[in-house]
Amino acid sequence: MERKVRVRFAPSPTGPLHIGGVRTALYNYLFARQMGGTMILRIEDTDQGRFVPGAEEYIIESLAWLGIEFDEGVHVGGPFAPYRQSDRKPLYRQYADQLIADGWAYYAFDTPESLDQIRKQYEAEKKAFQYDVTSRNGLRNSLTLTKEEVNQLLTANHPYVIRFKMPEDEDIVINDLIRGRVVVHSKLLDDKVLFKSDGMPTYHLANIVDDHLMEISHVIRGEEWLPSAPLHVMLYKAFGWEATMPEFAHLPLLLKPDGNGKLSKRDGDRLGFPVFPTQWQDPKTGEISSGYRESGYFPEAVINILAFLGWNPGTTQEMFSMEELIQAFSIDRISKSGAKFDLEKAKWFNQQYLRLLSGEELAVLFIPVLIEKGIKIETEKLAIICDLVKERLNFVKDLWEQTAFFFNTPTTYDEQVIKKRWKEDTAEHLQKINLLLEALHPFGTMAAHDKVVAYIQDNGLNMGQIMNCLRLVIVGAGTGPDLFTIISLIGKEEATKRINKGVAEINV
RNA sequence: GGUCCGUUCGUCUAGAUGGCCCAGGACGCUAGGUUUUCAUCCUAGAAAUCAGGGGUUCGAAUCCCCUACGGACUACCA
Repeated sequence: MERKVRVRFAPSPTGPLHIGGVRTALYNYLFARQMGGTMILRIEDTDQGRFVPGAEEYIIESLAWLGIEFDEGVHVGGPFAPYRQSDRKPLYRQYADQLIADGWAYYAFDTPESLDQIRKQYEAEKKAFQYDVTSRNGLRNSLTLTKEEVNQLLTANHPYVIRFKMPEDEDIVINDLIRGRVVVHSKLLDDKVLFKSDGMPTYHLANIVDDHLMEISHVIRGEEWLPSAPLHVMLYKAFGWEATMPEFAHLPLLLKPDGNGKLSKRDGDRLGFPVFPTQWQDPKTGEISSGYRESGYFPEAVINILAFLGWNPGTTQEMFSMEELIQAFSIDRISKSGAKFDLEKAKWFNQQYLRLLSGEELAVLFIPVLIEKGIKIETEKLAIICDLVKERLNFVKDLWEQTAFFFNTPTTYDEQVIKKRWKEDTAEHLQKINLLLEALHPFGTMAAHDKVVAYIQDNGLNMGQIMNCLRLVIVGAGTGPDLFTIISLIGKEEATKRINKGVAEINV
């Protein structure tokens, strides 16, 4: 059955969204856009205990920064509003009741304490306890209690949960778009809680009810959900919604760059790279976790990096704009195995995007930094400088390090260069060259170049004997872009001043 | 412990219907060239006995089986 593509990204607001979640959102988005479908943001906040203030706003803002847009959702509304599960609370109970009425679910009165007790007992015997077909007949629930006892407990407001009654003998089949056919036998599954004693549904119930009500066509989510997919399939069956059950696609996990295991929030600061799209401050502890935005990544680069972690176009093209990704994306080119994040490749991607910018565009990004440092400069000149150093940076924030000598006279000189290049007669040569530069009129890149080169030739010297030291007094270091361009940009006065200063300070 | 998923260079990966793969690309790395220097750029190179072992076949990274290893899940969390 062909139907309208409607996908959802459904995070729980328990903290900042990490890049694994961002990638899930991205794939949903690419798929929706390619199919001309609808992208929905639903907030799954059925666990009030884990709610973190600011997390929902964070999710919305960080995805907006990346250019992942929603057609419906908490922040934009839509025909299936509300899109926050806590706001949909009154809706879920009737579905749980329906399941009980149809024999697909039952009341369970066991207290968390008593279940903990049983779990510990099993553990002592090296067994694992499961609330399932084999154990439910020995527990306190509406399957073992009489109708009268159940009614009594209910009217007395005794706390209870509603559990799914997993069939005893049934092969449950999940046709995953990425993994193919996965079969799990029902007797191995437990009777999951669908409705909690606090009156809220669990993820499992709310998720299926909402996906159905919101007419979701494809569920694209992380692999960690694969084990509970059989339950979800059974729920669709129990509700009689099989005909409109969404297709499933379980994405491979994003792994820690070192060792093994799922990438976690802690890994970022431990390994020195961001795991969050934008910076996040924990409202409780005040602890700050770094973000891609604050680390200097372009949103386009982050999208490109994430798109390639678990998917590839099958061609050698690596640079993809969002539009190109929408064109090229396909679920059957998603890989099955987990991907480790590679910081070096991430930097490379950012560098590629940075090179796409012109000097003018870089200057605009650089100006705020200069203003903060109290430096004033015409935009035209700054654009030339930016263009000059463009190829030496990975990030916009590297600009200062690469250009500081344009704005500040050097105060230190690289010892290594002095040791290697500074000779007996260097000072004398530089002073003579300085005189020539001072007399130069008009002053410019080519003029300075010709003058210095002529001096070197006239005195039977070679370039290396002069250039490195001249650079040292001008820049303070042995590296950098074309020296005559630098000299021309800082101007005659500053250049000659620097030569005098350098000669004086280095010779002492 | 149980269930499920996975396994090609250090990393991301290419590899429809088995032969063009003694495995290709990218990042990183190494060397050389270019440059006054560094970066860029160019060229070259090292790097996977396709997890291991058995089959099937004239022929397997590609099909089948077993084993190992890794991971996810196993809450009144999502």
